[in-house]
Amino acid sequence: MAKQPARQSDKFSFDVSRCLICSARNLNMCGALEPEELAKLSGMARCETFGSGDVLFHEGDKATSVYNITDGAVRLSTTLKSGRRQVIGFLFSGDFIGFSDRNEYPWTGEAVRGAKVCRFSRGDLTRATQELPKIEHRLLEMASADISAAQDHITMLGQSSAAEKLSAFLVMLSRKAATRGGSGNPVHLPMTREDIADYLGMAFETISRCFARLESEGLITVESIRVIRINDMDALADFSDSR
Amino acid sequence: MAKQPARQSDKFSFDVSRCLICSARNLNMCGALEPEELAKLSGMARCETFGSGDVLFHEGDKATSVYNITDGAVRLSTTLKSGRRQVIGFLFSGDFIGFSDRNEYPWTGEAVRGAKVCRFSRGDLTRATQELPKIEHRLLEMASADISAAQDHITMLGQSSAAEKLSAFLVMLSRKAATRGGSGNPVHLPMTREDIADYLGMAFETISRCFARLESEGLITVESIRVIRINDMDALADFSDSR
DNA sequence: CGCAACATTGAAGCTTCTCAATTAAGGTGG
DNA sequence: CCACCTTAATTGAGAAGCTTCAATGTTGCG
Repeated sequence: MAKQPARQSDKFSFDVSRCLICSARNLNMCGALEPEELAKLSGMARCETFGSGDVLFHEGDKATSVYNITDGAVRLSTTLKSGRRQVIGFLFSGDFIGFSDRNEYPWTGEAVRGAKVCRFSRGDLTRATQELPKIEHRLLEMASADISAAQDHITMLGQSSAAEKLSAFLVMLSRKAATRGGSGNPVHLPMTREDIADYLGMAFETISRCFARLESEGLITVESIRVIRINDMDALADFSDSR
Repeated sequence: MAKQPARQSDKFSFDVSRCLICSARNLNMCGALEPEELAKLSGMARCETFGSGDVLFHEGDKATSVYNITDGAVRLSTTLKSGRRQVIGFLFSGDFIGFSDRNEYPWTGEAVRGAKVCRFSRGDLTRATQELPKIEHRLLEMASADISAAQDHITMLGQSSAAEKLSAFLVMLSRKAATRGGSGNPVHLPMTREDIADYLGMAFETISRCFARLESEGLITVESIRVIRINDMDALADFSDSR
């Protein structure tokens, strides 16, 4: 699924060229640093592998680590008292997890269908930023990109119909895949219909119906349950009406 | 409406004690700085006053400034191609506007019923952060708080019924008002029903009906069109089910 | 190969929206 | 200060879209 094989072992070596890349905007936390500075960061990372559905951390756990995804996909979600679940985001190779003003994780992180990550101690990262202010600058850029993404999510949830939301979701996944290399079409969906539904704030049955409707209108082709071909990217983006 | 009178003139003087406070979590960008550093920042600010409905900046304008609200309220919103509007947030005294990874403003900023702001040139702020890394650290904390707030907004939009959303909105406004001083009850609403509707992703008629319903259930009292008394804060927060 | 989880499809019901009419509030000019 | 006019808010009725519940089909893992 991921284009780039994970070159590092799951023990201690670390490929600094992939360290803390924020794929949303292709911001690389290490891009501004000198080689010896990179070495310092790489020594802090611990690489880990998770199987399908494995939990990286639970909502409410003490937030001791930040993560950089190197392969696979991770789902962030919160669960309300009533049991309803909101999926906050799906993170892929290159994405960063860790922005929060709270000392506990505000969401649960789970591997969607397996994932590899690099884990950094929050304390280590804090100490490193004191020596290397450039890191903080990068983090601020990445956080700003996160804010933009969250606000796009808000607009979609607030103003779009079910079919528009699903269209916007497919366009977003396609674009994100393209930034990781490749064409981004067809779109590969590692997550279930229920995951998508909880991301878009609707029932999973409605997801099915919207896939069928978009297909009947010729905008997409459901090549298999997890592979969606976008027949006309501009038309689909236009239909989604997401600015 | 604002508890603190704006002490600075609308020309050039600047009260550093109110500089760039992020009221969402009471993070003060200047808190970590020395007096002479504060002086540098204060010299960068230009204070401005806006009347009801006045536009601070338009979506798509070149983002040359960042703002700190010192009085009144500002509404941030985006408009889709179809004309639908999403209100991203309401900002009050102490709140900060400016996080974006784009060179253009991603939203329109308008004074709700009049507002006073301190404006900083983005370039000036960038230069200042190069000399004072502490500022960047504060900005990162503020951005993290922004991300948390956006994710709460997402969860509310995705998982809550109309009445739950309105309850959560009232609880949030009450808490924000309390951080600015005062009891936060009754809640004062500077914005229209349509503004609230576009923030919560529903029709403004539904806002009216939900106010009526919450009142009939005894949770609130609509003292006047813009003043809502929360009769039982815990019950309302519980009803809103927002974690 | 078989079972359990996931996905699709149908039908009925409910929440919310839309359209429309009425009432209330706010601002302006006399 | 009041009358008027415009904008905002409320309320009602009908329609639309989405959800829920249920049955069936599909996928994939052990």
